[in-house]
Amino acid sequence: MSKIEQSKIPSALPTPADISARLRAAGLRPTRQRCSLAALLFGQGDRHVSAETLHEEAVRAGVRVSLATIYNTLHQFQQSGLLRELAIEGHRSYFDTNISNHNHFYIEHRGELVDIPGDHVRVDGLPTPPEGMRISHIDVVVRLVKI
Amino acid sequence: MSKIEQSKIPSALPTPADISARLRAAGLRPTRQRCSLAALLFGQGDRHVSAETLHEEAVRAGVRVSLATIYNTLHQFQQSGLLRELAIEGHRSYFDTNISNHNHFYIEHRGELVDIPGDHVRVDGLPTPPEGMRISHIDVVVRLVKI
DNA sequence: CTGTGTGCAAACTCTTTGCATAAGT
DNA sequence: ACTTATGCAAAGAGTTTGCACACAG
Repeated sequence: MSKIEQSKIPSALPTPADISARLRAAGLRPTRQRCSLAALLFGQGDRHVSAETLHEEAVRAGVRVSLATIYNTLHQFQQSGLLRELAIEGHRSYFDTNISNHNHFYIEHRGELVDIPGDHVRVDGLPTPPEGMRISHIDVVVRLVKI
Repeated sequence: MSKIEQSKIPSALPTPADISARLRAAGLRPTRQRCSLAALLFGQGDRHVSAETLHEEAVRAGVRVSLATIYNTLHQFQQSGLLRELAIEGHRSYFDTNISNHNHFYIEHRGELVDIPGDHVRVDGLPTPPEGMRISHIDVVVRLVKI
């Protein structure tokens, strides 16, 4: 992996300008906190975070941000389509930085969430939705247990 | 629908004895509260309940039971395989009395959950699970929005 | 400057827990 | 009798809110 290759990877670390532009495009003012959080979220490939884990990470990274702002930001990002909220039972909300169609393993005894690699999962045989509604998204969660 | 037919429907209202037996088979002592809740849950076909809705229903039905007991009972029933907990994002837990393989519509703007009729949904192309784990169950949630 | 965003702490919701009482076997 | 279940109220987690201050445009 030469320097040249590195610089050409499409999802290389976004620059502060990239992040500002992305927030602005989503209709959000690029404040210090939002930029820092966006850098954490979108600078390292696909991620699953809860408010708690993102807050810890921000604090560890030296970003001064309150938990309330983490919650606000996660919901704003979700409503702007930058994040997707995941359907996992339990007390805590998870958000996924990968907003394309993909699915998850949920490792029950660890409470851990893992992307299903590849794009091979297909769902067939769905009935037509009830009158006046359309499918916005299909969540497939494959629950795993220890053998 | 003659009386004879009625009495022959396999999933007709379970008798108190049926319910006791079912609880006993699940390793649970058939107490008054558990029997009442089981009657509500399993006496009316497939249902989706939260602790709150089941509690309201019990109170309306004249069953004296505390919310703490509702929670205990729902979890005991789930661990005994009488109920399945549903994977819906959000603050509140839902339980399903239909423990066979089936899937759900989730009507986002109403927060409402509906069984997908029939047994036609198929999920293909799943990768093999990671080492040391097996698939316990696959949840498919089809999210619907108003057109 | 003006309006939006942020931090803090308090409020709120859903859920769990501890312990005395009640009920099942 | 002995054991397990229940009710109550209080505690606990996660999340949201209200308002004064700070920051971006």
